[in-house]
Amino acid sequence: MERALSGYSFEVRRERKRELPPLPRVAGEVVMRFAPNPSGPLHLGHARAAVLNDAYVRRYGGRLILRLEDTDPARVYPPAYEMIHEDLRWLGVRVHETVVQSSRLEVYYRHARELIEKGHAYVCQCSAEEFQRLKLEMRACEHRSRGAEENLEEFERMFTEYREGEAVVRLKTGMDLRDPAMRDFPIMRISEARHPRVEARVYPLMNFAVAVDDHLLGVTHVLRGKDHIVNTRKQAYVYRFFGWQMPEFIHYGRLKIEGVALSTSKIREGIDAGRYAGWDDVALGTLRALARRGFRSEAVRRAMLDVGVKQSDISFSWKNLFAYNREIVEPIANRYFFVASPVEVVVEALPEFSREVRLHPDYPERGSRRLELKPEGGAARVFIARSDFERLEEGGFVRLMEGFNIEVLEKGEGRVKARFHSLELEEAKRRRARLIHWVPAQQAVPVTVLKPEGRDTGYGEPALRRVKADDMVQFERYGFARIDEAGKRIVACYAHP
RNA sequence: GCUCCGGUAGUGUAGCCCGGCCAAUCAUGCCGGCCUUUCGAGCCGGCGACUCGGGUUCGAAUCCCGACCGGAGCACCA
Repeated sequence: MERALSGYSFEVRRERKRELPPLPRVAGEVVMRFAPNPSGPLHLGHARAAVLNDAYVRRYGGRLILRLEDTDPARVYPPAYEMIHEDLRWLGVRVHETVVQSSRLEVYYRHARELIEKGHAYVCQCSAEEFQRLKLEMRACEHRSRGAEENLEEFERMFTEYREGEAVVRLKTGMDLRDPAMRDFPIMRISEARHPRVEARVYPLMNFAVAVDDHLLGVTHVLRGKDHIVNTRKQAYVYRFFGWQMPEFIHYGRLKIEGVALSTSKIREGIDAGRYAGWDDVALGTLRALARRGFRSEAVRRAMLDVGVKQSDISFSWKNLFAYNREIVEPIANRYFFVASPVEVVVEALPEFSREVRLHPDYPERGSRRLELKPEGGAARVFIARSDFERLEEGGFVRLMEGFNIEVLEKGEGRVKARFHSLELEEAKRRRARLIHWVPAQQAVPVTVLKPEGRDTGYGEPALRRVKADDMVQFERYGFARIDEAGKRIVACYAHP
């Protein structure tokens, strides 16, 4: 009884400790949004925004809006619209509503006109360089003092006459503001790049579209990275000019992720150049690459949840993700032997050997695999991993796991001659012998393991012929991997130790 | 340079708003032990931190000031 109670309070405490800090000023329904740019599929960096927004929405019983921000036609990658949906489904993020900004251009035009009419915005024909100079000198250009009527006409000419770069709409925030970035920043521009979804040439800039949408869609809380802090201040001007109430903003710090490629534009270049096989190349930090390696979305979610919403910058801990994934995958992954960079060992004086070994040590009901050797001319051939070969010494004693003990007679370059010693594990333990995994040479299955750093090739045990694509396995003393291609040759994607 | 943030164990995180219950949480890592067979899985146990210096206070990880360190933004991208 006492034990049960203490166990219970421990669980409760654990749960509470894992919770995110509450959202500020919650009144009524919580509406949040996840707003990626459809320039490619989602990666680990997006996962944080998606998971955290989703977690808060679930916690408060609110709604999550997926907003595809495709107002820069040059950066749109058409397949991304669908890929983002797939990735979110995989992540278990519940989207209540999807909006695509390119379908809402009229909304932005209407609001831009309204600001122009009210004298809060004007069409500016300065070049970017010219304006930058004026901005730093805190001087207004000639266009700033134009009347609303004339500005409206100029605005219409942006749709017909002006070319890209010839005119923008600027918000009249003030040319004497302390922060140069705030001074009359642009809200609409012309882009002549072809948009895959709409025919248009005038597009809103992010800070305008975001503010208008967040307000119109009823967003109550915006959770995003702190690289948007300046944008929040810009967006505050839009809210002020319209007389709208601002949502609550929470900015989390940068998440440094090492070891995988994340930049969508660089990945795209890499794919085009043939350096990556595709968006799910195991060297990438895309969610589809992680899924291909056998990472479960629950592990990714948990890693993101405990990274949290702190504003200080942090580095992503792969080890933590590995540990979370291992917890999920360990019970389901059957065990097999795989030797990387194989080296042949000839074992002399071996009697016929055959043994049934469990597919998983903790679950006998899952069945077994057979390890067997038929000596030819009194000797049998097995493969061991190069890394184990290197630690072998002549006269040494090792145990082939789940098999038997051998003595090393001769160690040549890439070849070992050994002699069968005994069958019993106890003998190996008594001698503190190393236990190494191995593969019978006769029916060895060629295996390639794709890893972020490269690939390992070698042989797997015969039972591997029975695995199916998408199975999660543990190659003993090597690591967890997902079977990518099954059959006579196996391709696996490495997850983690 | 200007503007704005942040600094808790090896790593990530809780606590900081509303000072005491914090010789500081949880996870991971590391070390040790266990396991009819993973020096690389699993189980059990242990180790390990409030950046520094002042101040306020009976009392500070928590409030204030400074230093140091780190980061973000300063696009007709998002």
